[in-house]
Amino acid sequence: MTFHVYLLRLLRIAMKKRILVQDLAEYIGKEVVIAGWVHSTRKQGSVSFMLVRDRTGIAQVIASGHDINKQDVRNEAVVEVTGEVIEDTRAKTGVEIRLSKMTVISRPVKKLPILVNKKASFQKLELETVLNNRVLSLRNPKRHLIFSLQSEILDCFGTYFRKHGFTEITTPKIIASGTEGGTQLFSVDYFDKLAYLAQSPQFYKQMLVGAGYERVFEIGHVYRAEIHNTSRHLNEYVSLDIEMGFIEDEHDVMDTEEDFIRYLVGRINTHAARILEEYKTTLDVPDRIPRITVKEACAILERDYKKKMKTYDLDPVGEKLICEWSKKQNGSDFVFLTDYPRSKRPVYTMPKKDDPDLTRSFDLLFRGLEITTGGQRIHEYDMLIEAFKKRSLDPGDFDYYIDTFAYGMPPHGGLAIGLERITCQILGLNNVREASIFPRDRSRISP
RNA sequence: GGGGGCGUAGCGAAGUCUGGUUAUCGCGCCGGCCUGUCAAGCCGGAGAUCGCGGGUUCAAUUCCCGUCGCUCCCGCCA
Repeated sequence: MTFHVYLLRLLRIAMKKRILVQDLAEYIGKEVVIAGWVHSTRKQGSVSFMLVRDRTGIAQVIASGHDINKQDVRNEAVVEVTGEVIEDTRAKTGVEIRLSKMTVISRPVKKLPILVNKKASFQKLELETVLNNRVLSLRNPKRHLIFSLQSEILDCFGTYFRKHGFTEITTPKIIASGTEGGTQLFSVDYFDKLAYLAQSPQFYKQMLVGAGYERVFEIGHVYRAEIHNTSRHLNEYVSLDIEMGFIEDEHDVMDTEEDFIRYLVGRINTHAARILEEYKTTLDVPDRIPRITVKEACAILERDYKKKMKTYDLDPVGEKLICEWSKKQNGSDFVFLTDYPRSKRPVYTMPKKDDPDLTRSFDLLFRGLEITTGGQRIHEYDMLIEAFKKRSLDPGDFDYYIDTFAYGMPPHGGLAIGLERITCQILGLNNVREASIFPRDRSRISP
């Protein structure tokens, strides 16, 4: 070790370790180092105030004279502040730091295009501006929380299903053919072949149930090449998928989702109560989420809302109304719609024995928006081949999938939850794009 | 695939219908004052080829045509 390196090491040991803003109260009377972004500065004659924001909170730094001003500190500069922690009721958190030394680590070299600090909440921002300035817009503490909540949801999903015997899988997103006919696929140049981006992990998760894992889950991106431009659609989104074997029927799958939702709601209320508070919302779930058939739902719409549906399916307005009804009737923000007609569901959906025009399928609506589709799947080889033929699909094109059912397959079913949609609905956001960290829509592929 | 709305300063808007001074307001930005601010306050200042192209007119941000961009709704879906 050279003398030079040795000195540097000594210096580092002598340097105080950075502490987090949330822990400041534990250091009253002591000198500490904090680091973060300059949230705002306020000059008050010969006293200056500066708010410094790190990932855990915002701290007020007070300096006498022009200490803050003479360093030319701009909002959103990255600074390291050394000073004594003092108790003072005049500070919002009850503690503040009396500055003794400040280093500007990184200085903004451009004017800020948008506001980050508290003032931003009093200023309207177009969604386009929010997304064009994603890094800055996410620095805003309130907007920041959207993805803290999303992280919590992701953790809940993984934790819950792992705990219940599900194996986490990852399946390919570059595929040779689609699964659900209806939706459009993005094509990909794959060397000398044409390939597609997966619109769902559906076939793979069923295949892995058949591979003996019985219960699998996946958190993965899916791609929909539909030219839809609405506040609830994305062309790339994160699908929370599960598939489980040895079920009685689709109600086992709904039971599972219901139990997961209860777990999720409980966890969010304990771990993320602050986020709900910030968004002025609450979240609860009844012991039992009501289950009504699509047919019943249509009858309710006609009877109570004078709304006639053309087919046994709900349009977006119908979904909002039936949620309104469910809230009034059962006090539930959630409602399962079941027994969708076969024509409305993918080819692999299990038909009902007593009424083959209907399926063992369901949607879960949450506060007026569909957040889940699920159901029991066909597990009998001959029935599946028949189903493909009925849709004018050549079973031969799907050998790799259909063969799964040729060698012993248990009754099974599953579901998918749209991550951005559930995030959006929990927080009451206006547009699902706000719940996507870097959304991909009809026209946006950057940032 | 179909339908509606909007483009004015870094951000958010007014003005456009009914053409006519130097295009208005709030926030931000820059400078000054202020010893407890916290959406600070007060005073001063800079900043806009009114999305772009063409047409009508003595005169266009305003009217007409085209074009580009954004946004919302329906269909389809999570």
